[in-house]
Amino acid sequence: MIGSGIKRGTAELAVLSVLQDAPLHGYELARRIEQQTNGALRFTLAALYPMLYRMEQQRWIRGTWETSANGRRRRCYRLTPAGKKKLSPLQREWAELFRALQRLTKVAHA
Amino acid sequence: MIGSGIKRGTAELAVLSVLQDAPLHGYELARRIEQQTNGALRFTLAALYPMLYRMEQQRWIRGTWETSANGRRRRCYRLTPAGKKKLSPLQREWAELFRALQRLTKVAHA
DNA sequence: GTTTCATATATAAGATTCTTATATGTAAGG
DNA sequence: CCTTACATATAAGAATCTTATATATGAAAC
Repeated sequence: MIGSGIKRGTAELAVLSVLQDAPLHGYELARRIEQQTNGALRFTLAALYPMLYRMEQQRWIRGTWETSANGRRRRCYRLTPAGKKKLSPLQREWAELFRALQRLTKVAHA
Repeated sequence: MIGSGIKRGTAELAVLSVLQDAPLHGYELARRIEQQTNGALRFTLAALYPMLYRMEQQRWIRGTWETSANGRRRRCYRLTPAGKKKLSPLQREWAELFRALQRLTKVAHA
């Protein structure tokens, strides 16, 4: 059955998905999520940073401090093997949730 | 853009969808949601009742006390016109969220 | 030069929501 | 009687989200 966390877990799927591609820091992560969804999905940074902490504690991502060319320090997150492994079941869970909701509205319509 | 409430609003869509069909009381609502999604979606009653309160305060549903044939009192909820009107945009929002998440994982895959 | 915007991370306070556990009570079946 | 199904409700604590704020650099504009 669909985990209860799923109701809140939009961000996790989004973050893991985007990190599949390349390691990124928080600010850029937020921007990419917004861009790649045409603005449909948007996370405030105040919500995003604590999320990244949580995901790091769960070992899905790992952050390292880096200094960019322009001298700014930033925390660069990359997917861990565990995070990679988490991704496909998460995707499946979301798909299942969506199908369940569709079924509900359809059954009700009928 | 997708409202932030959407991340939590699974229940709302589910409840409104099921109530489209017929007025129902909480306990039965929970059962139908579970049945109609083949167990994929399940809400505990302790989570459901406060939700129904909230939805009633928002005027999406209206509850009336009824006494069933077997003498049990129960609160029967039915969709209000406002709730009906809320339903299709909510569905659209969810579809958009899903498309956005799919886009994210696909873009990342490419 | 100084104001402003984009970059970048972080935390606090308050509100909301979720989970787990518990309370209450009826009815039916064994 | 005892258990299962029905039916609603609340409390306590955990988790989460929102809004606001703090800090600091680099670049561009004026």
